[in-house]
Amino acid sequence: MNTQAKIVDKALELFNERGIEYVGLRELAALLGIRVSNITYYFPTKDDLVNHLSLELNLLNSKVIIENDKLTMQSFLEMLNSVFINHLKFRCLLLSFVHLMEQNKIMSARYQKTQKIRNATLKSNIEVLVRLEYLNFKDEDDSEFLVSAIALIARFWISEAAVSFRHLSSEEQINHYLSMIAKLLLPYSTAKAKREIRIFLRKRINGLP
Amino acid sequence: MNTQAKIVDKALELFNERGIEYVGLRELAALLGIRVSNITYYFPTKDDLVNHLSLELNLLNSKVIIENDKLTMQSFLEMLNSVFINHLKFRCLLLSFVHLMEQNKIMSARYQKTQKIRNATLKSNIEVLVRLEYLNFKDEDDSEFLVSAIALIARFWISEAAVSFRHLSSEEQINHYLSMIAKLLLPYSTAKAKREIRIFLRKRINGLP
DNA sequence: GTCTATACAAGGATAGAC
DNA sequence: GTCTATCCTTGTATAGAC
Repeated sequence: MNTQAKIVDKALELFNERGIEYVGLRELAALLGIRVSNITYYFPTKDDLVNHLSLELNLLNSKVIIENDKLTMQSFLEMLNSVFINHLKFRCLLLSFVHLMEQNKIMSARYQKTQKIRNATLKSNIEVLVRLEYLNFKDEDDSEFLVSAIALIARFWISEAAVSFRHLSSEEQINHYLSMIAKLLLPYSTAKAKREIRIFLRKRINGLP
Repeated sequence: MNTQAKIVDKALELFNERGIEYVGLRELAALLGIRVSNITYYFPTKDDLVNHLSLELNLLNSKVIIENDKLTMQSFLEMLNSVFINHLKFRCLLLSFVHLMEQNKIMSARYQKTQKIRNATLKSNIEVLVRLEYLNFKDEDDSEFLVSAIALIARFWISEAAVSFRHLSSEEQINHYLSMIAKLLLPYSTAKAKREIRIFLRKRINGLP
């Protein structure tokens, strides 16, 4: 493993444990047996290092896409589960999310772009679930509401878990927020969607395989 | 106005503008025409200053309580509106929320205590709304779901607004998240609750007085 | 009780030698 | 590619003036 990869690995480990802002470059360098300026050779600023991690998360998340013809209520929830697992791997980024967006111009610009695509994808998924008779809406803004609410939960679940559910395991935390999304969908669900959701919830909450 | 009050006022102003972490004590002192060590006389550490602000927000929010006998769907939403307005006044605290909880032991301990009470109050409000036939539940965990979801929105709306809705005015931001909570309640609402919610939403969205 | 001057450690960033 | 040396800024601690 080359120096750059070592830096990225160790940085992610430390950042996840204690928070990006609270890990110094000197400590990171010491643990790697290299000098601080060796880090700044590969990553001129700390933001560049964080930026690199952010790109890795983006790459990981962009792989989690279901084709519309394979979409079911269950596969939709499983997709969210995969995204949540990626969030866990890069939890430091989500915990410092707001400040990173305000300080790091590059990350902020990329995020705005990515987010547009993600929201559009989410919206399209919801629409397909309507067409496949998993969901049905009475108001026309129901769809928009669901997209907004799911996006909010997906973006901040890890922050709330860090302050309110630290005593729970990662798996229990994910289950809690996936269940929240499932409950959110329930009032708009058809009978067959309700069945899939209830199976999903039972598996999650009772911890069945 | 005495020195301590001046410090608190100016600090809140700067913190809200640029973030707690990005305002130095030297800059704060310079703008006040005093020396850094004069700030540390009143607030030995920066955390103590932040802590003071947090107490002010707590005090403000603790005043926003409705007696159970005056609870209606509308007054419930108006109460959330008041809380959101308080959040705006101390937005710096909510934006740095997660890190403050991890670093500042005193704030963290107080928050855990306060949050227990707030969640209990919210839960009791929901229960009263059920008794007054504003809400009715099919599942027994519907109530818990609503409490969790509303708490999540209330805690992180200002963070999401900062990254996703910066172009909107504060009022529009509040309306967006209040509408989200209203939409959340809609599926569990009785006819009379639906009426009040629709009136509330119309006022909010169309900007009527 | 109020305010100031000064020192110190730790943070990120940078220039230049090898 | 890696290192040393250095710079500037940050929060904090302390001694002391009035």
